[in-house]
Amino acid sequence: MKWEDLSEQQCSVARSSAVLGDRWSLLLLSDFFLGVRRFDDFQRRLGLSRTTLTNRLKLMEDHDVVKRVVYQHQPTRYEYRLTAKGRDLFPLISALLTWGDKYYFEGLTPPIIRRHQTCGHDIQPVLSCPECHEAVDARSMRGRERPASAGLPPLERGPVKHS
Amino acid sequence: MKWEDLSEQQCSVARSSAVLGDRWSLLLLSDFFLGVRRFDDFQRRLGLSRTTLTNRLKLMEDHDVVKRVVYQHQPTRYEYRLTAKGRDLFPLISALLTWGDKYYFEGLTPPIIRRHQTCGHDIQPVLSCPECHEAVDARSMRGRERPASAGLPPLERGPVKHS
DNA sequence: TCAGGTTAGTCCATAAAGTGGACTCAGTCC
DNA sequence: GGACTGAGTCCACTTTATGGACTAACCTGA
Repeated sequence: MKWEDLSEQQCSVARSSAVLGDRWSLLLLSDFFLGVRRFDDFQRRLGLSRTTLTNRLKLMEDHDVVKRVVYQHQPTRYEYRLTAKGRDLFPLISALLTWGDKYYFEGLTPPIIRRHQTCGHDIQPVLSCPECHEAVDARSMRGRERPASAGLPPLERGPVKHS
Repeated sequence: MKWEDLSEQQCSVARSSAVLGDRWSLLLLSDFFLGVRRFDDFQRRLGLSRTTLTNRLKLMEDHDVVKRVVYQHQPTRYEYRLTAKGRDLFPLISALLTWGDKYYFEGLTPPIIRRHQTCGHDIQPVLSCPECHEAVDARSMRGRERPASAGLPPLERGPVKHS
């Protein structure tokens, strides 16, 4: 299967992976949330090759996750900013941070401390149910295939039942 | 920078990326949460090469995200299961699903419907603050660098301030 | 007994992607 | 005019992934 074929699948994870599924995109995204905007800053901070950085940013731009905005004329220079779609990836990076902090800095102060501006507490956001407001984890959730309906092909990769 | 060097960084996102940063790991993980356990099932469902699948599973095993368990003797055969550490990646996959559903199935029924077993509602989990219980997004959170303390090297990649 | 099936892999030649370092372009500052 | 800045491009080279055939160890039915 080719790289870009992923974005043609009907699975949401597959389509997300088409943009984010490589060594650098998640780190890049994380740097965006930390306020980085410029080509050379990304390159210096992450230490990836300039070629790869160009390709990643282009891909993210194609998928409307980031946009280029002019920050200077003569010569015209662009910086990169997250779009609304890009900012909506925040829960992803948050999950990565929380997980990394738990398993790689167990008991220690994690490298980055996060504060909820609204209430002023230092926290790690948690996943919860919008209906009953309880915390959710893998075992309290169950996925099922969308009911078959005309026009929609069956899923290649639905849930699996065990006896 | 080399692949495995990522796991030596002190950034949680970098360390997580060392295990998850490629085209297949996220999809693989998602299949795990859907109940898939066997080598051939992963291979058939995802369509990745057997070699790559072997390498990915080995990497995840090395990082204690999955474990091999015997499910049959003579011949001894193993299947793969998530460890507790692996199950803790649920928020990550949930975030990916929610995001994909929002941007690639806008208004439509997403391919997989998720139910919160505890309360019985079909939902998409949301990220919230464990202190004030409000929903959080990128703009309501602010990261800061951990205070410098003896023995700890400064961060390579801390937050960036803008004027 | 023997052909065919099952399952989790390995092997290998080829193709695709990433790397590092030099180079470009347009303009500024001294 | 020479050095500097910042966002890239170019290219030879290395690292990874791919697809398809093949193996090992057993079971099943004829």
